[in-house]
Amino acid sequence: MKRLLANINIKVDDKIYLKDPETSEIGRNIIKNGILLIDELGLESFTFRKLAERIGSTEATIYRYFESKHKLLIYLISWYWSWQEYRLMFAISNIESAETRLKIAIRILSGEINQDMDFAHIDEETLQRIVVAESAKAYLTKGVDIDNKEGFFLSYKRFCRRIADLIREFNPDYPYPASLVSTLAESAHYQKFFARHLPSLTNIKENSEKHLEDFLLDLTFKTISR
Amino acid sequence: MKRLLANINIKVDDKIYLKDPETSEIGRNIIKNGILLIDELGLESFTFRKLAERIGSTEATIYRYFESKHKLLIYLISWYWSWQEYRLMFAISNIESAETRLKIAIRILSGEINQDMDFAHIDEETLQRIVVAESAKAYLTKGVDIDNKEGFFLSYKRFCRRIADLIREFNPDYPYPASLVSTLAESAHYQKFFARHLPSLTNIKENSEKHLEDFLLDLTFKTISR
DNA sequence: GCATTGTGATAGTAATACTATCTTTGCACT
DNA sequence: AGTGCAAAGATAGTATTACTATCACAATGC
Repeated sequence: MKRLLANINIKVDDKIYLKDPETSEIGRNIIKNGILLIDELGLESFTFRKLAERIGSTEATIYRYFESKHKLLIYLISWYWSWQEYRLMFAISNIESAETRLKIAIRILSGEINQDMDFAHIDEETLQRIVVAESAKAYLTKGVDIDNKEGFFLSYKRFCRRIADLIREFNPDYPYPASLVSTLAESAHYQKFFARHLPSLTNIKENSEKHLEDFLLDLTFKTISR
Repeated sequence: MKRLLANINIKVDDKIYLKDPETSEIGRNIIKNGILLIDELGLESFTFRKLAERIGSTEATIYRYFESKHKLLIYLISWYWSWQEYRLMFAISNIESAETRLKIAIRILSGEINQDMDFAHIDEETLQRIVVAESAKAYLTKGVDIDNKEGFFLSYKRFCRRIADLIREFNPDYPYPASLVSTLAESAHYQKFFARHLPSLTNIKENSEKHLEDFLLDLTFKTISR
């Protein structure tokens, strides 16, 4: 599968960057080390200056790829959801049963990562930690409406719509498919975060993904079954 | 009821502030206008300098009450959840049926605010908007563990535990009460935010709280009923 | 061989998140 | 009425941030 993916790369909307980081060594380095450094420092303490230092380049160069650190974050999240959508479509192709397809979707959504689908310069596991801890900051801003109009959240919306479609397929009468999906997606993040940092808010134990998946499966199927 | 509350005030843990803002006119002014200004500008653009200007005081004075804007945010969120807990305890007192009590809890959790329980200098509706839009930023930081150890999130945890208790009462066999509650609480915020800014991610329509409540009620009772 | 493009180096700016210090004001107690 | 003390005001200063601007250099493509 790695071989198959060698010819594929995730396309991110070109409004998000000034210069496509996939097209140069230094661009890929920005992405790769950007992920690692945001994970290490947290978004607040992360700066382009520090990143430049780390990759042996300069602030100015990074600004030629991304207008701001907000845009870099948008890029990473966008990449993540496009990747998740790709994994989803792959995993459910040729599966007949609507129930099975939905179950697979929930497994992906609950954060299971297998190594088969990785891309050279991106550490998907670290990226997922960033999405869990930082993605709320990408949309909980005064600029949401502008960013949304620019299409910055399309990949997340597309991923959610795909799963909402699976729910509708399973039970066309359930009245809240979109709300249920966004609840599942956000909950998956929060439960992971809580398990690690505020354990009294969850029953999920860290490093046992099975529990999170069970919780979400139980919630979903009890809610949508007829 | 207003009369009753005239003698009550919400106590916030004194580790959160340097000087209790409830004890002075200027302190209450910091809280009142802090809420309004954060709502107007968003946390990112909000500064103590701007707040000082607005209340006709100085930065230095505000720093004598709160160590940082992070702490002010923690204070506001903490106040909010203590207030919600108070409302909850009030609303379910003397109600026999576990089901009814849980239903009331979900109404409160879904964000319904009635005017009877307001406090002089705090605009609860605006505060709720802040909690919806900014509270994730209070814990999605590299400092969570320290803040948690200091007890900054106790009021949120206490509120969640109360509702988890109601769930356990209704169905002692449901294995994920804490996770369900935090999912409900976070979902209530996100669904509200999405309804306003990213409507394709939800089926809830803005300004119709009934829908959000229905969604959460449906989710909860289908999930926990035996 | 020349233009273009990408990158590096360096400097500068307004604003932020504080910290420090010194002065003034108001009230409480004698 | 005078003194003491705490709260608040006024002002200044610092390191850092999130950029923007400019100029020079080196590789590449035609």
